[in-house]
Amino acid sequence: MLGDGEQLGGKMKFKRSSCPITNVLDTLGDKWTLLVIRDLVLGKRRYQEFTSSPERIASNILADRLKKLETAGLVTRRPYQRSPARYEYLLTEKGEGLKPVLEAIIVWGKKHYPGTKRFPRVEQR
Amino acid sequence: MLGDGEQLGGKMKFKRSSCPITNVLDTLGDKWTLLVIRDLVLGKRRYQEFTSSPERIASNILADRLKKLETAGLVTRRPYQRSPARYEYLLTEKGEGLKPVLEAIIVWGKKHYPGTKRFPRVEQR
DNA sequence: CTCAGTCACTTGCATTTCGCAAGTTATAAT
DNA sequence: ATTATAACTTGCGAAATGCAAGTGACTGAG
Repeated sequence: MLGDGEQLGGKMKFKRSSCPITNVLDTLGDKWTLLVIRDLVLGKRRYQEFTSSPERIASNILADRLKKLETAGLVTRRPYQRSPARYEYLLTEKGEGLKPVLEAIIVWGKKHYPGTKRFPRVEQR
Repeated sequence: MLGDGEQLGGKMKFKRSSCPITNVLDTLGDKWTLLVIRDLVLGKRRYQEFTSSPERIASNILADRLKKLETAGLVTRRPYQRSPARYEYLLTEKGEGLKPVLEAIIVWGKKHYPGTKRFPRVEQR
């Protein structure tokens, strides 16, 4: 018999367990990551767009989360100008796939936190 | 004009912003809380049922999360025997309302973490 | 009666992560 | 030359996490 996260080759496939929820939490389970994704869904792309959201994410946390999201394949970083080099961030298809999760959270959140309101899309440049 | 989370009385209504996602993350945004809820949805009720899940939550973290979930109104604690007093935990309706969120996470998780599998309900006592 | 066992926690402490402020680098604008 | 802007990075104190061990109130076996 094989235990959780184990397989024939002997290498662990999962960090904590083979539960899909657990594996999602291993990448999205904190107070900031999903907010960055929310901002991306709303159309934000650049550093100060993220840092100017009302939750006031610190720049080091933002840099860290964007890096991890890129590594996880949820976000791509691409230059939008040279000299000085400037980058913007976009959701991949995998990242876009989280929209139903955000929707479900918004539905529950609006019901149980009266006064909360879905944020509007940002106008594009 | 009033800023985010501010209102006429002068008392802040929200910790970080009026975004429903943000407020949900303020209670559920970490690596363990949603796993406890998953276990509750699967029918687990007692301490060692939670601690014996494959992710091996530490007992202090579990105690802390159950307390916070109770405070947040997602979980109720009730005695199932006296002498010695023993308690079990159940989801409230508010807590049950998170099922669609878990469903959406499972759908996305199973798609992007190959090999993960929804856990089965536990047999009841 | 004594002693091991069960259950629901609590405590101590080392490690990791977070959050705030400030600093850095490259370049354009004045 | 000086100031401004954008995208980060660095330092460091504070808070959260994880592990091991301990506690209290019993129950049941011998």
